[in-house]
Amino acid sequence: MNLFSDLRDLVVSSVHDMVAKGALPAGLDLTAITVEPPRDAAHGDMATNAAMVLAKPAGVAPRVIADALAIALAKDARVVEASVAGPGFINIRLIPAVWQGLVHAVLQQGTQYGRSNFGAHQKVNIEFVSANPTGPMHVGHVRGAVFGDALARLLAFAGWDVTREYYINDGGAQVDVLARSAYERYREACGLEPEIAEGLYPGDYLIPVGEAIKAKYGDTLLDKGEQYWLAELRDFASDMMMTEIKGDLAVLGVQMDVYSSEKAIYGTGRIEAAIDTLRGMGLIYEGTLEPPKGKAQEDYEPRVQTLFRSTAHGDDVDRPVQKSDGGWTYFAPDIAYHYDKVNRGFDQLIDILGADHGGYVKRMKAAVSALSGGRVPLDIKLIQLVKLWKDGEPFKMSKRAGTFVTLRDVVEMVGADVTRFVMLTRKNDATLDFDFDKVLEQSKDNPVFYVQYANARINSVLRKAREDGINVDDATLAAVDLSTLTHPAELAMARQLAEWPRLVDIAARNNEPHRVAFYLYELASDLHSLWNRGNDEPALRFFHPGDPATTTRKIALARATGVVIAAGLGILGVAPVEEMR
RNA sequence: GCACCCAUAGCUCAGCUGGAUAGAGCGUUGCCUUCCGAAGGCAAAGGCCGCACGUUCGAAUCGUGCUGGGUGCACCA
Repeated sequence: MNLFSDLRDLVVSSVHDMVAKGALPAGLDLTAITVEPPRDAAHGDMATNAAMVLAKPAGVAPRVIADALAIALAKDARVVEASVAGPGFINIRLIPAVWQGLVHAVLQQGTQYGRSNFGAHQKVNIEFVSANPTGPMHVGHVRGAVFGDALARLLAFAGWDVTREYYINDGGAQVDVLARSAYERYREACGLEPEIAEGLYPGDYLIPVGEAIKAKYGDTLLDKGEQYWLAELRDFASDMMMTEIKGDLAVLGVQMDVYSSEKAIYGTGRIEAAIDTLRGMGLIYEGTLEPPKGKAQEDYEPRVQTLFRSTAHGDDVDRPVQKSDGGWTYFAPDIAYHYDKVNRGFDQLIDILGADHGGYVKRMKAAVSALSGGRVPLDIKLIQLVKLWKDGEPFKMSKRAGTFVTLRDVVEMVGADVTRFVMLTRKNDATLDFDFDKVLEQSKDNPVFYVQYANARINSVLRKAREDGINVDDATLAAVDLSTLTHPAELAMARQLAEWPRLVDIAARNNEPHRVAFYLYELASDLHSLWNRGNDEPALRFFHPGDPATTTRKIALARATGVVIAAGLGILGVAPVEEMR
């Protein structure tokens, strides 16, 4: 049930009646008609722009349409008053029973309230994280991981059929570097001095890998050249790193559905097949690229390469799929991988990448557009940087020195729930400040705390009621008579709860989970406000000692608010706290 | 040189596929605890929505052109 679509249906059917009576011409486009709460609550509960939208195509003055429409709308049992205002808005005031009914609906549906079929079971694949298997996840990966997971939860809640996927970049030269780095740690484990040359990974996390290699191979690799062990240690080390990464994701509360390997694409003919498919479309050719502009490229030499004509699908220049040594570029297996995703029958693909991959967007979209015949849209969400702060100063980390902040460091310091919530308080394309001190602060400055505190207050009042012997089970509350719940402040709370399903759809449509975080903040603010009004007006308190009937009625509203907070936190992947400590 | 992203209150940011007088937190100023958790609430002050044209009944939102900031630009992944 969605109040807004119900009322929109009412407006649309009223318009149809006017058409039937000849007051409006037939064949009008009604899609632009909206029914929304007005920005200023003093205007009423709902407002529609129908008269203004229809005025021009109908050739009738907006006020004339609005006056007639308002009269028609006022006949509905749910409508107290429909009045025309401003340039032609129709403001609608609803009977309290509508809002009381909404509280009932929330309590009956629980955290399923707000779930919708907006996505119509379309199959969407969300590829995210996809960190190279060359080390543990660091803080730079966290935001993308949290965003991808929250987006997946959001789209699932809004009716999409979601698959979460991790693309393991285990096919490139960086895994050779990993293997060589691990080999030095292996020598170290055997009692030799490791020689960690420039360009190798210096991090301590490879020490256990070296020990594991020793445990498996003994000293048999010590006097062997690289050609004997490189391929084997590539697999060995990257497998260990993936185990590590999966553990990191688990700590964050992220569960992938599918892991795909780049390495596994090589040697299967799938790259060749994908490229041949493009070739069949006339999109592969041998050619020479212009030298790149901008910063000086002294080492540029014009050379003939195998190119993908991505410009035919919106890119700025054509892109090489083969290196000068004949090997595939990184792009080639990625084309094959995306072709595979298309062939697996997804209706929509979403890739979540770091903002530094911005230059990659157009070519990948071009490839998917070509390979799917334009059928499957690829949406690429770029995640901006996170700036770390500690003790009032930027918190630097150096990947080269191996001193980076790992995902586990962050979770250890502030917890997974706080990490997730804070990472979701900005839209993906804006940079985010993450202040280790502020995110743990217990004040309204900190949205995590503020929302959790609202939930704790709700639980507190439920607890008190139970101590008083009052039954406040959800089933009981859902059946409570709310017809005397009529105070404007309480109805305003219910109004905010009514926003939830609409917000879910808007957030899902725009792929913007941060809207959920902001909504929860507003909802918490309303709850705190109502709570404090109880100080001056005892009638507005939730708990009324010695008056079970009033208490259950008030607590029904509080519990409904708690239910929506829990549902919203669920989408963010954050556990609601019962009590503040 | 080209592409992408960003520009809203002193600061950090919301702003609903274009709607009425542009919102919140911090900071500033003034209030509210014999009362369900004051870790909170109420109120005031604070705005050429970067600039200029355009589309529209209506623009912070859409288009074009500027200005300022960030990122990326064959043979890495």
